[in-house]
Amino acid sequence: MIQAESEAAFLARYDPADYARPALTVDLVLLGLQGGQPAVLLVKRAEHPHAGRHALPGGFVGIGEALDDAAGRVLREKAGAPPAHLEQLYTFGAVNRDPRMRIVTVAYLALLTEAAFTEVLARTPALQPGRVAVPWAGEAGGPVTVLSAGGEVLTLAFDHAEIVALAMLRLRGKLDYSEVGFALLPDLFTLRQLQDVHEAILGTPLNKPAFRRRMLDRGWLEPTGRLETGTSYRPAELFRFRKGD
Amino acid sequence: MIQAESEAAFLARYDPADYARPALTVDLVLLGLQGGQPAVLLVKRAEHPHAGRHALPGGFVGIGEALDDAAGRVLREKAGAPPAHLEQLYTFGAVNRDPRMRIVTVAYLALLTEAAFTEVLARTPALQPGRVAVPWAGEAGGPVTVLSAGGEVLTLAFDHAEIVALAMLRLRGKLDYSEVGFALLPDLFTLRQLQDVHEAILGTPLNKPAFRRRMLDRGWLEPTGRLETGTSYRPAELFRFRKGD
DNA sequence: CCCCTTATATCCAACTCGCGTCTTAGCTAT
DNA sequence: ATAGCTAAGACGCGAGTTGGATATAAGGGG
Repeated sequence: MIQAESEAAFLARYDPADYARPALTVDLVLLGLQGGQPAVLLVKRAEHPHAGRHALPGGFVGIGEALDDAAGRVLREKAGAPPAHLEQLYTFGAVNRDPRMRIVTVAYLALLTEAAFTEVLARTPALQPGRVAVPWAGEAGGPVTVLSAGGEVLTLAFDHAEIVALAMLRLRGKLDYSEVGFALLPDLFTLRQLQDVHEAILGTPLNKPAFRRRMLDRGWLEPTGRLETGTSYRPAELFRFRKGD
Repeated sequence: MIQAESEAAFLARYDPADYARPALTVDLVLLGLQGGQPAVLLVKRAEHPHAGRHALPGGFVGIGEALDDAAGRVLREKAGAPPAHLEQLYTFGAVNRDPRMRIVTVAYLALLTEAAFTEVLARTPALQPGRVAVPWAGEAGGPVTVLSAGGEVLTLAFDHAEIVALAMLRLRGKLDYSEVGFALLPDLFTLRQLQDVHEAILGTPLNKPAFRRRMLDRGWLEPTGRLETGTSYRPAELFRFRKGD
């Protein structure tokens, strides 16, 4: 019911704080595979709040900067990572998610190949890897556990555990009907490598012939005729990802 | 490559404008069905920019207000609508999406039953309906056309046409594996009504026995034993939506 | 009581998917 | 050179799913 209100009522309701703006940031889930397991790149917070805890790399959105550009900048500045698959995940805006002040963050998912992941890790001491253990099957959703290299459970800062959980959920959901899976693989790859990626993300073994058929029928795979080298058994054919038609 | 930079370089790069905050709003795609066609509720802008054009209802996010709460408030204040299915869609943050100032908006999708849609429309003169014509098949995505009651094409303000297009894409994608379809139906409904909703959203006719089977196997439908009334032919059984197990 | 319309139930063919098995091909050890 | 190992790639079968046609049921209206 929309109706005019009296000036008195307007003033009684008026609170200057209502017109203060939340701060706006982007946070990145830098996801890759490490030894066949999903892993994220984290920064260890030096200062309060949540000092000592691990957090997702992020940064404020500039006043003249598009959200996607801000995410790309954080990817460059904080990770020195090559331009990778970058997609907006969700926007988190609970009032007390940051105790310092009201901060709304737009979460992005960035996918790195295993090579890029280890290279970024080696080159950037500020970043540490966190293995992501997903306790739920399929696309049930729910919390995930992030483990340090030593195997201890990491309690992430702010609501970042929730963000990582959503990233895993989204990735599982999109994996077999979209092209995201290829963002985790190098330019040339075998069907086995592709299947390994899918199994790592889905957390479940897949049937080999069925997986082959499905992937080949999708029309995403371009056979190169070349074979992998360095195997002590029959080498597999190398494929290239053919961008969506 | 992270490395220390000189103070001079820092100062050269420093721009106070970088620390200004974008304004943050929520915009709602209030979607319902009108005569078997998807339709959205729009406000006609009285002022510049985009004066005279139709826009999505929206509002600023209060400094002490969670995003979901802001969306719920806009739903109440601008539409007087009953609490409906409300889900975050995407955050739009292009730099020049609003010529007045930098505004980042979190778009929400709200689903109304046909009864709620017409009731809100009748009760709130500020809102006008816009038929949504989706020219692409399946989940291809792309622009949509919004038509006035008279059948003219409406050019929506800002990037709101893009937001509506994304809402339709999201809805089509989720329709048959999630429970969103029921948000467009009253408490009791027949299988034919459910199929009509799916066909309206998907924009394509569906096979009746296959649809029946799939829906009944999902376990979402609770038979009531009651029959619809007022038909001049065989009445269909009324079902109720049983919330997700 | 018959007819009209739409709901609901059956049935069948095409397709997909999981899964076991067979063949192929490179390397390695003898 | 050759047999044997391993994993790639191909084949085939049975179960389950889906599209689509058809038959039966049930209410109102003549």
